[in-house]
Amino acid sequence: MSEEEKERIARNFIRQIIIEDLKTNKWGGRVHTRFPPEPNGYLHIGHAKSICLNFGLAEEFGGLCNLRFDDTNPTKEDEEYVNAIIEDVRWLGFDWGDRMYFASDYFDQLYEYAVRLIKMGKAYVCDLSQEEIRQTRGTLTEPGIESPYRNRSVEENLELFERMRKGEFPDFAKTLRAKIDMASPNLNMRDPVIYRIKHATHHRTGDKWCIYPMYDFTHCLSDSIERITHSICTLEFEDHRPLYDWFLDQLGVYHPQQIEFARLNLSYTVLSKRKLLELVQRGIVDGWDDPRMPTIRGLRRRGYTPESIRNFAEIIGVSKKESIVDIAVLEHCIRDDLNKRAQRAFVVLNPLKVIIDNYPDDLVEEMDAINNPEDLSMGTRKVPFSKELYIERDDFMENPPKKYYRLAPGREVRLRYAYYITCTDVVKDPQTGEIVEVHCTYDPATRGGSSPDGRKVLGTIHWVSARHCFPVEVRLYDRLFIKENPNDVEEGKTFLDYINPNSLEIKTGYAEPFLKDAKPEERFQFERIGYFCVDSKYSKPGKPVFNRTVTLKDTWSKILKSLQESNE
RNA sequence: AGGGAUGUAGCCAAGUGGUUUAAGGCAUCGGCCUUUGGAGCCGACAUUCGCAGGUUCGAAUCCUGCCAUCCCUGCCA
Repeated sequence: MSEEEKERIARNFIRQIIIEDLKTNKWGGRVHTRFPPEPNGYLHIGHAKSICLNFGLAEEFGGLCNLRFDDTNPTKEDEEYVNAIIEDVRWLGFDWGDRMYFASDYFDQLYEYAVRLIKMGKAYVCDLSQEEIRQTRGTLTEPGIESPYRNRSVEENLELFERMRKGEFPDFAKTLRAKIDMASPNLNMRDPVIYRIKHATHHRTGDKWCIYPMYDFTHCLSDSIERITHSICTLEFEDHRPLYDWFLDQLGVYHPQQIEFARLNLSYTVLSKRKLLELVQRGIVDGWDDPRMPTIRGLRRRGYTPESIRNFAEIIGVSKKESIVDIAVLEHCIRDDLNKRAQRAFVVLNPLKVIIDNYPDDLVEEMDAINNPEDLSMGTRKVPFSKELYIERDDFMENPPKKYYRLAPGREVRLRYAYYITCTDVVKDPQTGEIVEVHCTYDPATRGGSSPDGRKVLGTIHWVSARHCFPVEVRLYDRLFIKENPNDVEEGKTFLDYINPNSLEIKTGYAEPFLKDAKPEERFQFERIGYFCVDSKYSKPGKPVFNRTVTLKDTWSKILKSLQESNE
């Protein structure tokens, strides 16, 4: 077996099924999947997992993947969502060619299938009300009661179903039900409704129909019509599989295989359309594309790349075990990607003025800075340097603890790509005692950041020239929830009780000049701080707003923490 | 009279009776290196696979029983 073939083996149970099917030629060598969203909301990272799975499998095995909208409920669905979903799947980097379908495209065919079921004596028109259907369904432990309309003649059913279609009955007056088994331990098999009356305008078929097929009936037949081989869905549909199979078997049509996997859960966030909608409606976030939202649009605005999301989907794996993936894995994926690609820049978020006493008052030097140490092909840039600078307040301490190797009285540090400086004096506000500026001297021999005598400095810090930098709005985002699993609520609470009140902090930073021209969606690493993306909503030409995608890993904060803990 | 699933480290997840003395990733902890305390590199991290029995020369993998968790009583998908 070659390395390549080994690589193809397993990795997850769905691949295993496909590899086996290919071996046995079950589908004539074909692999054909589909991503079937209902256009009733925006896509989130959980959908991304499914998208990557379905499109990825097709790609890997030389097959195809359709985009199909499961639009059988006109009162919930909308074209706005269709367009948003198309845009999001494209942005993730997937292509469905000319195979964008709508379940509503199949309404005529589906109607014919229903008629066939009636003719076979496998479906009937039921006059029971919603409440009566519920009451006769039985419970988890008791069988249901057969509908009094269950044994209508084929002719009567045909006529009634036709009249339902024509709009002769009001909403909810009648349903078409599959005649299966009211005593089945699987509730889905207790004569499920397959058509209901809804006098509603559909976003695609308009007012052509007033009866709409249910999911179970529609989905399997849509898969069949599109000649899907592997119909991949989430675990909660496992109980529906017997019904999926039943319709296809009764009708004797092409029969794909339904395979279920566990949906994604991510720590410190929620991934249900209902809860996400609630965050939007209550104004807790700034809309579906708020950078804190786990939606595709939110992640995009936050600065996540399609590649990082696809890589995430790949490394978390696919299984049938319900689990919560640590959001640190997602954060790792974006750091890993941006580390190799993002242009570096100097931005000071909490400025402290530094004056270099022995530096000429009016001199300005252009320092050469590497744009990306991980990719030298990205070149260098010039950063202006002068007598007065800003550094990060955290990078100076009057009484530093051990292991602190940044600036402190009498200490020498390197200003990255510039000079070594030594702190000579600290100026404080006489009222508050707050440090307002720090005086230093520089060593002219260390230009560029290295010394001819080879002496070492422990710390390297970033800086901006006070005269040349410009103020920028920087939005520091953090996790939306303070609880690892916000779905796990204590008595009397809701997931909203675990919102992180500090998930957004807006600051004004001082940025080096070239950042002024940054365009929406451009991503940067602010050295020693984190990765940032130009906001696509609030930025204006010449006035970029930066969203923090994720911080850089911060070893010092860990040392600090353990230092504090050992002091306690 | 319930049915359907799942249990491998803090979190994901390979493994499908014998080179497994249980891959890989995240996290964590050491060390090296470093003009980002970033990145990179090296190392540590399950005598054990929900539990208890059994089969076998040999079991995470097969059998039996038990336990835990999740899903199912929409004319939602």
